[in-house]
Amino acid sequence: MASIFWVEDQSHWIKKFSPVLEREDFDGKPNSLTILNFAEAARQKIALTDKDSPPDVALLDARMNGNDQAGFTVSTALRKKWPRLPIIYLSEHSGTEIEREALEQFSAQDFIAKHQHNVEQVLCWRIKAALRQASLDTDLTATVNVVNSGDLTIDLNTWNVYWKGQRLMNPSNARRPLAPTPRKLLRELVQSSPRPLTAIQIADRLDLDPEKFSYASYRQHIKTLRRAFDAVEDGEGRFTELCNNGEGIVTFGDEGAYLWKPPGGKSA
Amino acid sequence: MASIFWVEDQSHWIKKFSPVLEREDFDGKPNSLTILNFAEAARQKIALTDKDSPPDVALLDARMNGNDQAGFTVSTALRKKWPRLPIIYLSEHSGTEIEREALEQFSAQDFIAKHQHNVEQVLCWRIKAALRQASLDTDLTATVNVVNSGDLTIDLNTWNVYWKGQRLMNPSNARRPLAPTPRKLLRELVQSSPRPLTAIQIADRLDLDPEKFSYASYRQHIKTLRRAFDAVEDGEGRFTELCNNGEGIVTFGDEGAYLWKPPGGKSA
DNA sequence: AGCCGCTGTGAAAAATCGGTGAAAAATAGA
DNA sequence: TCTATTTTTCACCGATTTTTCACAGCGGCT
Repeated sequence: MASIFWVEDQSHWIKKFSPVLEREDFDGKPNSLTILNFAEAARQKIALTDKDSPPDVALLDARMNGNDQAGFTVSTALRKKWPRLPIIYLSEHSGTEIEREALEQFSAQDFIAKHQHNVEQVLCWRIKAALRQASLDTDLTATVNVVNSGDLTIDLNTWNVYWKGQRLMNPSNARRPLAPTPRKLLRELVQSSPRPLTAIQIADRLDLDPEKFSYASYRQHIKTLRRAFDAVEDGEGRFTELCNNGEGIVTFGDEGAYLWKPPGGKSA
Repeated sequence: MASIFWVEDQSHWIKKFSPVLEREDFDGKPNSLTILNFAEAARQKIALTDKDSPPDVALLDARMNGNDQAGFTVSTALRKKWPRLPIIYLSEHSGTEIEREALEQFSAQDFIAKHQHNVEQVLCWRIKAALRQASLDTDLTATVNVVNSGDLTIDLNTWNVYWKGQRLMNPSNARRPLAPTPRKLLRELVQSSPRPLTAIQIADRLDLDPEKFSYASYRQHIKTLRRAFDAVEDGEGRFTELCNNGEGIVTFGDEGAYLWKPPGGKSA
């Protein structure tokens, strides 16, 4: 939900823009629009709003009720509370001293002339641009890629695979990680669950030479995977047993296909 | 010094704006203005420019020489090399599909209509706003020009690399500094930790010819780095040993990727 | 029972990977 | 231009991964 904080004293602009702003899809969710008619009302609203739930973007008119500075006082209040909030000016006075002040003095993110062709659209485009810019700032570090299925977690960054919180290791050497091919294979199985995959389909997805990747190899990798799971299940062949009962990594009828069926889901 | 990268095919606009852009005080120092007349020339210029000395801001015209996409191809090239470079469009077609594309598809920082009152001034104000925004972003990430990871410090000004306070030297000659490529490579590894990097990814990030930078070279540079660390660890092969135990610079058994894992984290 | 085809298995062969030194090629500096 | 340095290539080795092979168990079918 994009929340927009808008201060505008002239009702005809409100009539013109509010339907567009409410309807426009900024982030896939419906928007919340807060409209204030006076600078003073805006400042009160700011004071009353929780510091931890700032609006996503603010729209201000620089000149309101005959006062050139009205918008700027609101800007100052906004900046004081939420220094990183993008502020966009909507004004009838582009190319003037007001625009200069907004951009230079008051660190406006943007300044939009109300009198221009297709303003409503332009406004939406520029709000989107401001939102994107703001998210860039915060996202910098983020982006964690994970594939998840029940007790199984595949970290696509480090390629570690976890089962019930423990790391799946190479069954032929418990100090080494799971080998690349079994790992990728598991990922494909999990991702295409509940659809089974034949050897040919796997070869295709992993970009392996279809001539080389035989059904026998596939079986071998499946064995490796089951043993890796077994190793985590401390005991002996617990996971393999599970597979025989139709959960985990199970065969699927013809053409030598296998299928990932998240265990415990149904028979728990 | 604000360096401006400007692509414009019509000389009357160049005549109109260049004096203003040269004279305007963006950051207290004289500006450097690079003007290209064609998209192709611009792409060449980009390719030839050092990745570590990007321009401060780019000005593009979306439509050049009758081609609506010309500016966008330049934009793509710029973004690929310098993802955080602010790009401002200067266009005769505001409020149109071109503006939408620029702002939404091509992540333009701003879009300025050439035909408006007081354009030269508006342009300067908005460049300043873009520069301010960009500096905000960088302040956020790397306050100082130092990359840090545990006992490792990379000073991006002098390009010195320190490990446990000692400077990493060239293993083939202890009186010389670490060679450029291993140094940059280390930086990329540290920055993208805990994500492994394949040879191709490294080539891409360091802007090397992907044809030339083979996995064999990558291995060689890794060797150089490990030895550089070893040299600091006074003794013999201490760091290399660490790597074998899964810390420091470790392989990542797939597609010849390596990964920086800050040592000492667990087994300290 | 006897004969399939399908899976699971261990062991061994084959291919690949990662580390290495040495040398060739490219690049930078004087 | 010539030299010093960096970067890439090459050939080799041991370790690891992947594939192949041969066989066993388990139904279903005639």
